[in-house]
Amino acid sequence: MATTAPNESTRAPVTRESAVRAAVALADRDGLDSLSMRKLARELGIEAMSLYYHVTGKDDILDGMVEVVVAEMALPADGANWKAALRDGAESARAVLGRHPWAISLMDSRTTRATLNHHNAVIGCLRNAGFSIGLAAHAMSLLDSYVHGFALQEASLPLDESGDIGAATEEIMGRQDLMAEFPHLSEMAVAHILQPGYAYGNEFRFGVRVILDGLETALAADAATASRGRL
Amino acid sequence: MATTAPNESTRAPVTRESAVRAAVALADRDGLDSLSMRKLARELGIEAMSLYYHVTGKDDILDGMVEVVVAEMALPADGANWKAALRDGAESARAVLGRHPWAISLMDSRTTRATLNHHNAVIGCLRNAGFSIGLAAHAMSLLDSYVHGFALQEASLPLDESGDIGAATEEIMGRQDLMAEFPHLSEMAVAHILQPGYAYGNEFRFGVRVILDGLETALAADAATASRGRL
DNA sequence: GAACACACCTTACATCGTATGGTACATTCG
DNA sequence: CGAATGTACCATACGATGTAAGGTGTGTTC
Repeated sequence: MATTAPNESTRAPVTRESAVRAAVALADRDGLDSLSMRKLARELGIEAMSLYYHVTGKDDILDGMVEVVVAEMALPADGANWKAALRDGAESARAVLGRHPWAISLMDSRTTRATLNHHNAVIGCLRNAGFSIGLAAHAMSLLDSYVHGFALQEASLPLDESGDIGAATEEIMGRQDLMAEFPHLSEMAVAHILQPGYAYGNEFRFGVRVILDGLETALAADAATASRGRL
Repeated sequence: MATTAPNESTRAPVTRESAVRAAVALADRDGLDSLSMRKLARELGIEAMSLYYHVTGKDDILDGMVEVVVAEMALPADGANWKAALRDGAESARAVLGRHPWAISLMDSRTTRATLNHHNAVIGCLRNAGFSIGLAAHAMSLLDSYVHGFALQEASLPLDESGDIGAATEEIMGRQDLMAEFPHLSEMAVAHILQPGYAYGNEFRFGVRVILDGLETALAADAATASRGRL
């Protein structure tokens, strides 16, 4: 790894891109809150203010980080099977956001070329599959909201390093007062979440399937309405 | 309005609750980023450090803010019609998060009694409707992820004060380079989003309907499987 | 009238983003 | 060849932030 500051006399000049990549690595490791211009500079082997030679400010770095993350997401493949394409795209997005949890809220609050490109591709996939403009808007909103929302929930789960949710749930459920106050939650914890083999990530496949099946139904209904209108 | 600092000689003592309520109001007005202990104290007519007599720190205030917001959300009514109950609950949650956009990411990163209570009620509603534990877990994850994700997207849309998205879209679409680079997006903007009467909030109803219909299908399939197993 | 709790304050520190104004070295140009 | 220009960096400083440490004054209670 060459991410830590090498000998300063031989170091290649910092660029906007290397700064952004270092910032992503830092946020991945320590979280977005502890990403500061000073720490980032130290990581790059320079002083904080030297960063301002390469970027216009911290916002510029955050924008760059979003671009990096969105670029990691696979665009929906175009082809006959729109459901498979969107499913794979959703899985890819979720995996990427799982690797970069800090990016979730960042993504939605910044408009970058990468994001526009991604949206464009999704709309293209839907339009090719026969979705009307309005239905495509509905579909993209639904799917994106779900993916981002799931990533948000998943990111803030108290998972231990093995992705296991059990420890934290056990801790909560160890409190008898809470068990009594929230019986349904307790039942779900002991009878389902604490069972061996449970992983919250698996809920995602169910959600995507329900949504895509629902969209397929809506598409068929829309087509029927449209063809009736044509008679 | 009595939120600004009144005459200090007659002011009622600050409490944890009044501090939290003032913090919510401040975050609603100026955003979460500009909520600082000093500004909050000024709003309350005291000095920053005096807040520490009532709360243990800023985290304590953030926890309190989440409780306030979650408490504003209607719990799903129990009764025969689980779909209507969950739909109304979802609409309520979305409306609340629309009023307090800063709460979205805060909610998912903190475990409060109010949140546990809400989850418990949703599970109860599903279980009463005949959902198995596993299917209820699926359903709650799906619905919650969607609602939070939608709120997140809606919160970060560049809406003007009338809730209109047109201005920002027009600004982007005014750039010919982007129009050419993202044709599907452009088409959606000019042919759909910029049309009079379009409001992004309306996408929510569609999403909730698709999800609830999908859950109903899954419930029926689950019941069929279970009864086959009983034969 | 002494002890005490309550509600507040002052000062101070490390850390944050960044405005301002340098410095050392490389390349280009007259 | 010397001067000008541009590149990549640095030092200092300012006003914010959260909060630790240690007062101050005004009740209320024995």
